[in-house]
Amino acid sequence: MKLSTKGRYGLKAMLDLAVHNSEGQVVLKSIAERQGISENYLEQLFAVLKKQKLVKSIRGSQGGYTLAESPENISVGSILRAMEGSLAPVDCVAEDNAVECDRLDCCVTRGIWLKIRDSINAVIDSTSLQDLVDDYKKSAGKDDSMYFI
Amino acid sequence: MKLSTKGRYGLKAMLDLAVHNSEGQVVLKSIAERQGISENYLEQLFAVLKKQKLVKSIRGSQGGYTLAESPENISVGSILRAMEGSLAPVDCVAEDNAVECDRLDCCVTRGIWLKIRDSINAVIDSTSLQDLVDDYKKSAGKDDSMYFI
DNA sequence: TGAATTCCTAGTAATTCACTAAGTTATCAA
DNA sequence: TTGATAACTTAGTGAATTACTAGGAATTCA
Repeated sequence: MKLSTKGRYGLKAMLDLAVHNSEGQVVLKSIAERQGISENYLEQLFAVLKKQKLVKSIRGSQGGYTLAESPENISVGSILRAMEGSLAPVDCVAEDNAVECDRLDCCVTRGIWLKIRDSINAVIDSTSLQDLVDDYKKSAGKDDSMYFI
Repeated sequence: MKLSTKGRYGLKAMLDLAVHNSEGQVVLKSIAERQGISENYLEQLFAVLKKQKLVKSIRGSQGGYTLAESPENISVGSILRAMEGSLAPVDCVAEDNAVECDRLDCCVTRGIWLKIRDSINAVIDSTSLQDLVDDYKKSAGKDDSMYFI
């Protein structure tokens, strides 16, 4: 029941992007360095983020990435689901691919899987990127430049 | 973020055992057949359940397994954690191996991992095996024998 | 004694993960 | 116009994990 690096890196990268949002285009190389993530690997993750319309990009020199929306309007849930798919603990209660179970028995345990899924969703959908940025600024103090994510 | 078959099979098997608890020793073969799980594989899962003192066993002919405690006193959480380890979404907030993160940045996202972990735990620790047995009996009607889990 | 049953260990095919590598394409500054 | 920069794309790969299978050893009862 662990998140993969996709989810963790994706959220870290989006948070990094949010913190540096005001500076215009942010290049992947800088995110990769600050977060200690392989740049090539990050490129693959950003391909997903872009497909899900969470980031926008400009190619070429002076290019880079920006958030597609303001951080208040991007939930942690939308990021994690973009990277990981549904966070449901079992497939039969996943929002995306609703695999109906053929065995009737499934329904006996189904209830608890639903509760788990919903409680996870409640947390991640009620937290925005801006909330995390606020947390970060509180813990890091005023001086943004001295302390990158 | 999916449970493995260990967690799912473990819970199903424990629920099966709870439903047949009054009948004395339950042999693995019967659970395996009812639940459609490989018997050899189930044996490995029951080794874990036994180690965690969730089931008791008697070897040899006429032997089998029983719940180590009454179903009201066995939480779904204790079963899932026995089979899967901590259900924390990332290692740094796992109850068992508290890997402290060296990067300060971890703390910015740590808050949300904690919330996810706690919300999952709230669900699984507040549900007992007996609750699931009750659900099962409600949906299956009075006649236990006609409808195995 | 033999059947039934738990217990134990080793192996394995398939899948997933977390990348690396190596390009191609687009854009801007000089 | 050129060259540097940076996004985009695809293929491959080693390591780990998963979900078992296989088969024998030990125990217990009829």
